[in-house]
Amino acid sequence: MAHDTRASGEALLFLTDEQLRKGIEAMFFAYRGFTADPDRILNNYAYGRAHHRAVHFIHRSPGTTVNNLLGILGVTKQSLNRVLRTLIQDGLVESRVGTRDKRERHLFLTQEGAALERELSNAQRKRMRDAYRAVGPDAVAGFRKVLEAMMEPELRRYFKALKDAEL
Amino acid sequence: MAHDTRASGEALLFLTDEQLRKGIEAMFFAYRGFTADPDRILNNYAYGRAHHRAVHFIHRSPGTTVNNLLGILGVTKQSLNRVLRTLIQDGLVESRVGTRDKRERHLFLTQEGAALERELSNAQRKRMRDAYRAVGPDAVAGFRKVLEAMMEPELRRYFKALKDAEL
DNA sequence: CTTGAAATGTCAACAACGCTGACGTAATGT
DNA sequence: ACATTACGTCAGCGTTGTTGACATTTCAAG
Repeated sequence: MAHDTRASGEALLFLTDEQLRKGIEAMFFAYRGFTADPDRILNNYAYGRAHHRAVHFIHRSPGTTVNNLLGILGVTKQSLNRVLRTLIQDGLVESRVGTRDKRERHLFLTQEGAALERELSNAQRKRMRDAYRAVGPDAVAGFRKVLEAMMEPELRRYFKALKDAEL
Repeated sequence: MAHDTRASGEALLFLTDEQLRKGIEAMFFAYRGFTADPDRILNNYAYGRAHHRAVHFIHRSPGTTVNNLLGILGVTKQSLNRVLRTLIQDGLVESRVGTRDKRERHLFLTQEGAALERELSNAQRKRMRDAYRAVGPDAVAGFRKVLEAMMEPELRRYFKALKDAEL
């Protein structure tokens, strides 16, 4: 579009090693901000980031199975199970035996689990909202494009398949 | 709600809770891609992400002090020292006593350390470059704006103070 | 010059959260 | 009948974060 008029000169300055390195550092620092608020909250509950992720995706896809969650989170079942076990014992997550396939366990948030999810995502959304508001919709569109392009292809496919309506 | 997400027409559609949640998930998945390549490389060296971060910022600011690094990385000195010790023992990092202030230790990469840094950052830059190329400079500009807005104010100030020339 | 603070290093103990490997059970599919 | 799938669990280990305590060297200020 606008940038291919200037052929190979200044138009590619955003691809210099220096700019790429700044982008890498921006990701590093931004991710720290991204997790800062939930981390603070989780400290009050003796939970960690892994619990947050599990709660988030169970909220996002109620009734999801353990295997689904394993694929999304990209951890081993032993690692996920450790987290899931505490969440179930503490009454934040309910595990129901599947009806169609009784080997599967379908995961749901209890009221208590949903309350924690709300507390965490409210904090995280607030930071995201403030950032979005500060930069405007065009910048946000670019932000989303770059993030999608950075994902591993398999996760990108999963991500794009998520309908906004499912939220 | 405090934030009526469907308030004033389409102009604010990018601030809906659904869009914010998608942004959160995009950050999560993208960060996985962001670290995937270095993680694979580090496995061959018996080093981890913490080593990568230390090596990166020592390369970025040769002669930086331990205290500086502590502030940038946001970990305890015990945590950083464990990493630094192995890097020094393995001959990747050199620690020189300060001349002006002899309490300080100035950190430098050795040739071997610089080689590892290059291997890691080449891989990480390649992913970033491919993503940048796929979306174009306007999207990249937006990406950077949102990331900066998401940082903790202190780190944002540090980040913006870094001149591109220092790279 | 003494004294307090700063910069660093280190020891010990612990927690969160990844991993591998192995084993067991129940349910499903062929 | 038999292999496979989905799940749970035990045991052990590695990285990386934490707190708390303590020692050393150096600097800076009274």
